[in-house]
Amino acid sequence: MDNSNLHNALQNVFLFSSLDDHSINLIANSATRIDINKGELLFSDGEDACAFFILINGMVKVYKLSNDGNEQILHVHQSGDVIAEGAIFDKQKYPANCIAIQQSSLIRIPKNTFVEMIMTNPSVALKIMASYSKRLRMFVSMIEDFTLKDIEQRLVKYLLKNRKKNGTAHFCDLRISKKELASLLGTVPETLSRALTGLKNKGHISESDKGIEINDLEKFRTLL
Amino acid sequence: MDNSNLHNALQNVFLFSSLDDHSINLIANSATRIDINKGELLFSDGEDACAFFILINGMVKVYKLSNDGNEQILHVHQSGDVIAEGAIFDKQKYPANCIAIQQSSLIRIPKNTFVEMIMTNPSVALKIMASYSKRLRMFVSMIEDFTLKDIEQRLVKYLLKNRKKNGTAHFCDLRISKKELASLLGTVPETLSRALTGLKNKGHISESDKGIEINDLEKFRTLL
DNA sequence: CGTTGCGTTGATCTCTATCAAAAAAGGTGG
DNA sequence: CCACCTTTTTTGATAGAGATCAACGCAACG
Repeated sequence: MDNSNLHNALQNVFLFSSLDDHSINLIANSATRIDINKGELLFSDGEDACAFFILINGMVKVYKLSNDGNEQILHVHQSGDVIAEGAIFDKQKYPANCIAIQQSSLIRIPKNTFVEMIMTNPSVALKIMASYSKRLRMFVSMIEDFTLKDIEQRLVKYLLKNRKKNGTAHFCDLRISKKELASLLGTVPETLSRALTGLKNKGHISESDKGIEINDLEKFRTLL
Repeated sequence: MDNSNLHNALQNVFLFSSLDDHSINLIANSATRIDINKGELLFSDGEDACAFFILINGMVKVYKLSNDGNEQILHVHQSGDVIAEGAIFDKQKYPANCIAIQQSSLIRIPKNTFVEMIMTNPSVALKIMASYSKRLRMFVSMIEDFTLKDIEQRLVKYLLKNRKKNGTAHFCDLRISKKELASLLGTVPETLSRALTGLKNKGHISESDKGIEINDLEKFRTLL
């Protein structure tokens, strides 16, 4: 991707949508494009955080590992998401690992460039803060789920949040593997599998190759 | 507290330490002082977030409640802490409850005043972002703990983080009740109590009226 | 086709919540 | 300072949710 392409890509990022051409160019000049294959690491826990990223296309997961190798996914990012923006303002270490779960393209923006940008563009500061707020809320919600809800409730919540209306039906095509969904929900594949068959047996959902269908949305909501 | 006292109090808050007198006055004019007793609510989950707070003295806890009344503490705040700053930039609802666990004094700063302040003082924006970063990290760490660590490990981590050196000894005086510590660690008082006696029986800690002493710091660290 | 990873199912085990009750620690008012 | 009441903390016994271990079907893929 040459510099003019980078410029175009940056213009389409919500975070920068209020910037003028000149400012975009400043970023474009120090930004670089990164392409990684499925399974490749973008950054790892504890590594120096001298840049953050914007995901152009593909999918990456952000996750922690325990001493004995268990994985907890914090977030699965998709096109348009800003990644690791939280890492660049206090300590300069990434707080988790990030790996591509699909072939992905990202824009890498160095910390310094961005801090300068904020000093001269308060509107960018407000946007990044809105993005922080959103992520804080998400984490609060995860903590709530992990300590106050059981697996079935977490699964129901996920299905409700990720459903798409298809005519009159409500479908949820898990864009990620069940193994990864299990990790995102704070459990293991076996338990997730049992939770799914539980919901199927109670008639709440049906699974096909198209995804998971919620049979009666109103009744489904009451499970939360 | 009259306006000049408020002015003085604000000057001592890290968040505003880089502001000139004029800017501090702007905030002081719209800020108000709040005094609440132990057990009194500061704000509640879902309530409109039109202000954030700075804790001058006392102690408050931020927590979520489940449908069946169980509590999960997200944070126990102490003097100097900025509270609910995350709530004012995207949706305008507080994402959790906040109640005083001691008689407390706070400064209440309306959202609008603060957003204006940021538009004209980028350095405040950077500080608030550093504060966001720190909180994001804290939540990531909590999620990690709840999904990848058992109660004993969480307790050990808490004791290590909150210890104070007293001569050659390492003490941790839980500033909060064990009931609240249990909720902070994502468990119940009974389980916390057992975890503590477990550590005592293994000789890792000893408890007195002065607090909890870590007997051998090096060995203690290996429990994590 | 064998191999490799994912998903499901079954059996078992472990950690933690829950329930119940006693013990300890604070107040409060006389 | 003491008797009384309330709240916190501890201890014991039990139950339950979910992790782990093991095995098998299945699809993808070299």
